[in-house]
Amino acid sequence: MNLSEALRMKRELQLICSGDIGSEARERGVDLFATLSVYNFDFWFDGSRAILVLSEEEPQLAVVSVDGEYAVYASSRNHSCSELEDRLAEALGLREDLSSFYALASRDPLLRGFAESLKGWRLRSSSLWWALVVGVCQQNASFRQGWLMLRRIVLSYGNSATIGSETIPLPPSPRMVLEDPQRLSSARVGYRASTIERIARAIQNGDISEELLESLPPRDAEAVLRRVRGVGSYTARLGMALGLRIYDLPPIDRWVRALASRAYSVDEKRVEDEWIRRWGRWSALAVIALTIALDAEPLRRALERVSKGDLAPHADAVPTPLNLWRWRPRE
DNA sequence: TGCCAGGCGGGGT
DNA sequence: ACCCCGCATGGC
Repeated sequence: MNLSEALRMKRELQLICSGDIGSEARERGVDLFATLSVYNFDFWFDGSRAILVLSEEEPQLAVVSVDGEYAVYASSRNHSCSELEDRLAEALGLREDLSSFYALASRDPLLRGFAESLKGWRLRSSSLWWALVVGVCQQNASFRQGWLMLRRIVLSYGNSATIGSETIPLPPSPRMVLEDPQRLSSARVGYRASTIERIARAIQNGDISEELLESLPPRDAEAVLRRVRGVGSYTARLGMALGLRIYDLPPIDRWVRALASRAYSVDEKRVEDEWIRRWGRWSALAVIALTIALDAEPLRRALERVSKGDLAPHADAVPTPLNLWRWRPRE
C-alpha cells in the first residue's frame, strides 16, 4: 500500500475488546483526567474522552474516558485483546509506581507546587518514532511553535482511521514520511525536516528500534540515537522518556538549565550533575513535570514565577501543557 | 525591523 | 574543554 492509497482508505477499525480501568486507576492513585489531558491535542481529547495511538503504521487505537471505560481498536480482528490491553496500560503508565517521584517532588523548590496539584498525573507514552519527532520540533523553537509544527505534521499527512462515523487523525508512520518527505515542508518544520527524515530512515532500516534501546544501558541508548544527524542529547533523552519511559537521563535545555541553576543555586555548568543527584531514576520525568508546573512559559516569566513561588500550573491559561487540548489555532 | 526561542553540528581556540 | 555561528520558521 502506498501513501495515496493509505490516505484514501481512511481505514475502518474493528473493535477488539472493551472494559473498565476506573477502579484500578483509583486503587493506584491515578488521576485519569490529568493523565489524558496533559500535553494532548484537541483532536485526541475533548474533555471527557481521549484517543491513544498505539500504532501508527497499522492503526491501533484506544479510546479511554476520564472515568475509565475503554475500548481498543485495530484494523483487523487478528489481534489479541490482552496484548492491546497491555499496550494501553503501558501507554497510560497505569502500573508505574511514582510514589518515590512524588515524595521527592513534594520537598523540591521547583516541583512542590506540581506535587500538590497533580499528584495523580502519569506520563502518557507514545511510539519512539513520534517521541523523537516531538523532540525535534522543540529544537530551537518556542513551546507554542513546536506544538504548531506537530499539529501540522499530523494534519498534513492525513493519515487517519475511522471508528463508525468518526474520523481520527493519526501521525504519519516513518514509511509515510519517507514516501512523501515534501509534506514536512508544508508543515513548516524548517531545517528540522531533514532530521525527521533521517529518523524515519533509521527506524525503517532497523538502526533504531524500541527493543534495541530497551536492551541497552541508558547512556548507550542515547549514543545510538545520537548517531542520527540532528539528534543531540536533548532530543535523544526526551525521546527515551516519552517513547520508552526511560527517565535516567534528563533532557536539559537552556530553559531547564537556567531554572535549575537559580533554584538549586548551582552554576549552569553543573546543573546536569545536580539534577541527576537529586532526581536519580526520575530525572527526565522531573524535567517534563517542570514544564507542566510552569506552563512552559518563556524563560523570563518562568524565572519570575520561581522567585514568587508560583509553582503550580495555571488552570485557565491557553495554550499550556495542561490546556493544550483546549487550544484551536486558526489555519 | 530585527531578535530570539525548551538544539544541533561544525568550525574555531 | 570550551566558544561561536548559522540555521527555517513564527511571534513580538
